[in-house]
Amino acid sequence: MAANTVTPAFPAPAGPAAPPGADAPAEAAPKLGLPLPVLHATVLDWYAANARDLPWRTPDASPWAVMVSEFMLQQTPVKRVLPVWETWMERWPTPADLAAEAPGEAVRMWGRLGYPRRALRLHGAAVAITEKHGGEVPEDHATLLSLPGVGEYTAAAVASFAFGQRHVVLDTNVRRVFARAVTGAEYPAQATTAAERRTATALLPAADRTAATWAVAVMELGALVCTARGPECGDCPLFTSCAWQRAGRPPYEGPARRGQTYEGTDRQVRGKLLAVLREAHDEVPQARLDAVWPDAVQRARALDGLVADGLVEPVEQGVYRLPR
DNA sequence: GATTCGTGGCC
DNA sequence: TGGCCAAGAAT
Repeated sequence: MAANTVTPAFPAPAGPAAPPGADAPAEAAPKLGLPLPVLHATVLDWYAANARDLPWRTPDASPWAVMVSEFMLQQTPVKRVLPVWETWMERWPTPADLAAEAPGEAVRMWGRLGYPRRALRLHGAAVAITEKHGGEVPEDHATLLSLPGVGEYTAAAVASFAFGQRHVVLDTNVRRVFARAVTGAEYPAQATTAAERRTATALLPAADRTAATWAVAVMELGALVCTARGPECGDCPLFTSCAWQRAGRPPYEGPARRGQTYEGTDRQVRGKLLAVLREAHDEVPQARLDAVWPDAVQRARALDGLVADGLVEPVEQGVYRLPR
């Protein structure tokens, strides 16, 4: 694991030196048996030593750069996001730059990241930021939430990581870390529960900047150590206090977690159709789309869906292109 | 609350 | 090999 060479955007105050009670109530974290300041220092120290050197975490990363990364990282691994993010930031360094382009260009440059509606929504967010917010990414959580493609998680993440605010940031990594360390379960429930929000709220450091770094630190712990499969518990700073570890790492017992089938689905057909549109730099005749999938009924349904979503634009009878 | 929505890599 | 998973949002 590479040592972190990034200066944290919002460095935490020296954790171990923080006087008890200055940071948060001195009560022990539920089921962790650690005073909150100790828990915070433990995770923050681990983060300082182990965080990945990601470009959207550098001190000079703009709020827009953070927002673009958060859109791309929705359901998509960091490794695949990195090169596309670099391309986007070079081409569209500000929201206004993206807003000035056709939405289809965003879809094209999205490449094979998947879930291309995110590209359309990010373009929509850029337009809204440009037209309604003076070209600056809003700092306010509620205003962020009003942007297309920005939900509970992304609003909290941008407010926290780009602006150093204190928010509960609950993503799949954080949920898994808390499920294990606090609740003693291998995996969290399928949907976020009120209990999870209470736990996350109770553990959040009191100071804004510390809370912001805590959020990214817990996420990083989930991404690098407390992983879904094959967690590296021997490398975990919470090894001795983790409720799941102390319980003997009992296997998941809840309802079967829904698998994501893909072969033969409309999603696969949509993907194939859109790939043709992306690679063509102009209009595409029907015949080229027909070639990607044998079932005409499913093909037509997929294409209709893409048009309905605004990802594809009919030009004339039997001719399509990315939206302008 | 359950579904839909891409793509690729890994154990 | 193939099921499972990856910084979710919208409906």
